[in-house]
Amino acid sequence: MPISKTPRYIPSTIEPKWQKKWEADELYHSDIDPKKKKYYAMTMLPYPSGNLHIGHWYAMTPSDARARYLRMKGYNVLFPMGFDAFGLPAENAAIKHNIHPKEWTYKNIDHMREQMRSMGNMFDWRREAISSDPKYYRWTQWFFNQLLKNGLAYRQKSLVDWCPTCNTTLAREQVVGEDRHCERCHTPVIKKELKQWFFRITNYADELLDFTGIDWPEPVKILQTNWIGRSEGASVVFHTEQGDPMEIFTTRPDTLWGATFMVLAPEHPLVKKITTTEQKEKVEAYVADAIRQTEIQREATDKEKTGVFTGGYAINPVNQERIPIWVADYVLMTYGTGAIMAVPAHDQRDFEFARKYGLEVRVVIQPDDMPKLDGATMLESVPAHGKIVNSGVLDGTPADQAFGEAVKYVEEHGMGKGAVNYRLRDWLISRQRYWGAPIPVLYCEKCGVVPVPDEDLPVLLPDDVEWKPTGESPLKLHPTWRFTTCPICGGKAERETDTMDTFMCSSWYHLRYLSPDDMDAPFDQKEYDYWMPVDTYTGGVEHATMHLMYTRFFHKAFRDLGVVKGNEPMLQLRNQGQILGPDGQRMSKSRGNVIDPDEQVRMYGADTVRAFLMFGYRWAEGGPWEPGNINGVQRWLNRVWNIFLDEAEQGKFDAEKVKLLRRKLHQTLKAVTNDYERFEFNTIVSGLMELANYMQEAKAEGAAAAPVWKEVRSIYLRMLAPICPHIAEELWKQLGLPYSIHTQPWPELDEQATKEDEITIVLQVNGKLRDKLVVPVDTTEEKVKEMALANEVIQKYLDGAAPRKLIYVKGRLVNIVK
RNA sequence: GCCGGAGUGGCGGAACUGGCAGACGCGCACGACUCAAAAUCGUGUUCCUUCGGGAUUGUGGGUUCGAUUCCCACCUUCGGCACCA
Repeated sequence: MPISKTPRYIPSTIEPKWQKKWEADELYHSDIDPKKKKYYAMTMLPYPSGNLHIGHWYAMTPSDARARYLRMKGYNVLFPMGFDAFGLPAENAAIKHNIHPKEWTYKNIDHMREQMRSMGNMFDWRREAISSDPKYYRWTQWFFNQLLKNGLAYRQKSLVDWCPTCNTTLAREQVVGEDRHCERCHTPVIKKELKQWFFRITNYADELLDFTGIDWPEPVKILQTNWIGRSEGASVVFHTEQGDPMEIFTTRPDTLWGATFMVLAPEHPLVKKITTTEQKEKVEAYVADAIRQTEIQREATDKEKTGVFTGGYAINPVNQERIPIWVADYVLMTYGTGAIMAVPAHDQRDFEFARKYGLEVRVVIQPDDMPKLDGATMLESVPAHGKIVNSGVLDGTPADQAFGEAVKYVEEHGMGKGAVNYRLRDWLISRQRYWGAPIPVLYCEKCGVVPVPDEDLPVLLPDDVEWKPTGESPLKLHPTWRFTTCPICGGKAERETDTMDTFMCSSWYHLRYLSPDDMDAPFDQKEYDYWMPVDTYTGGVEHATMHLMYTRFFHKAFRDLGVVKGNEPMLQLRNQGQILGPDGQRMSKSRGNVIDPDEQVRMYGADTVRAFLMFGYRWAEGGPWEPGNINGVQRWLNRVWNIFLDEAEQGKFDAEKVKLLRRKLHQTLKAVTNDYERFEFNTIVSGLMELANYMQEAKAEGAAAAPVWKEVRSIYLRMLAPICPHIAEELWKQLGLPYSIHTQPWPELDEQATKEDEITIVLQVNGKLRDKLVVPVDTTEEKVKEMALANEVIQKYLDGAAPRKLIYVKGRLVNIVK
């Protein structure tokens, strides 16, 4: 090796320099250009927690590389960034450190913006959107108003999930785990009855199940589908003996004749009415106990079922039978109607309950492959699929028609109708917190609920608030802010003191990027028509049933209100995995396994960190941080630096060598291009490493002094540019090529150059590799087979036996079956 | 319990449509350079082996001339849901 005459590769001397120049030159500004095809690439915006962690880098770097690649491919690419800046941690910081949430948030944003700049991303910062800016949340409030005006927002008193630590209600999606804890602070939630604002996301349940036209990962679609939880069945109205209607939902209307009792949820309004005097004491005690128990206790699936008889009876509409009504906490008030018909022969829960309390078990379905069932002796419920029995007019209906026939029967006789039920609940958006977008509503003594007129928006958050540990929102404690006048009657009115769930803010940020300073509209129509929809959205799968569902709902609702167009906001979604600590655990301060990206950048430079995050993992999987693995990437970039800047070695680099070098070059280009489309970033880097190794050898043989080197360096650096923008720019400049590498087109593939002229044919005997044959590409099948049979090694394995069969796969192998 | 993802060398990971398993890198070993070390460069590196070979992609079966890839059953692990009628 010759001694290096050029300065060594020191990232810290080149990276900040180029970042400043790119910014000064407005290199990454994206503006409407009707001549070019647009590409809206978006990656999930961070919460300004204070510091960027390695996970942000992991999510953003490949997204940035791909955006850069698409730009070089000729697209007009929009790749914006912002901050999801409202939220609880700011208030916690306010209480803990006595700093105003606004101050804390904006200080963090300033810091994190600088951290992001150090990544060398191509964000167009002119388009930055910060959800806590009044110019932003003015429009969040405007969107709320439109939903309210159109009946998609409503206020209702209901039993809601309350986090006692965060002192606020939570959406159903924000309550997680078996113990039903708060997804943010992990405190088990409790139930509270409050009057709260909801959005009618359930109106869109069916449409949200339809994913046609969007390229989203299958697991995300399944997660959303399960979350929505659509079940088809029938709603059937039973009547109590007193004549009160008692509606139930069932997914098995074909088992109506097998209902031997009814069960009400403890909270069901009919409980009081039907309970007889004799049973009153027992029922009241049971209900009181059920309500006292936490949701966790009640909903434990392994708990033995309990319940009490109310003394009341209902009439089964299909056969006029008089069946007892029980109360039991295994029936939930929050699903269906809070009342069920129990068919113990064909439902395990009902079966257990019936056996425990000695209730009748009646078989109405006889599976063909089972001995004749007897309700009195059977040991468990039988999955209901088979011939209908004991069911009056339905008897003998084949299994596959039973459901339809039963619904028909019920409808014809006016007992009910086919119905669909969802697990999905309406979206609870009220939060009893300060640091959020105020719900723009007034309560007037005379006029009732009055939306703040659009032209009066934003309802500004007051800055002068105090945090007292009362658990009450600071907005409620503010001396004057709440009190105002009614825009309709001019009388006294009070402001809503709740703020909106921050998921409301993040449901539309992709629209605010279009025109973040727009004072007249939430977004500029021209910008919308050019850029929307989002072509690729990248981010974590943890948002599958929250943000990603809310933003789809939001889009569909506003499509119907004529505000946006198309059925979906984001055409393609890709999820990255998660980087774990070196111990294989989730990174957390308390575990002490956090990798600080700033430190990595100081040690290795941004380009190395970027390339390593793309190289070290399959992007969609993620995995543990392996200290030391990054060294390989650093060595590679060093080698690249030296290959291009060290003096060219002399040698006879003949036409054959040129051909082979060009072949490797264009084969790599082909693979790299393909891998961008597949989101397989690790093989992009490994391909470039492989090519660098090849180039290094070729250089030692004199390649760098040959004319072909011009093509090699131009293509190599352009392929490197999206991944390592700084070193690519620096080398590009040092080699005297025109600024900027990032405005160059993606290299053109010479398909002909990628072609091999010889191929290796694998020789197998009975599927086992025995030898290889190197032949010219155009060798005929006959010739290859002939050579295979004549091959010495093959002869040996054949051992004189005549081959029974010969498999030939063109260009790949010959398999000889003995 | 139900629904999804993932199981490949000491490690991170490759292998596109059923056709050379282990690309690329880490680590390790040896060598070159050096007074020496680091850095760099080179060689080797799945396991077993009687050196002929044999085994091998979580386990067991199946389909196939041929399976990391397709099918069935199971195990481990990560995530989601969980008395949803």
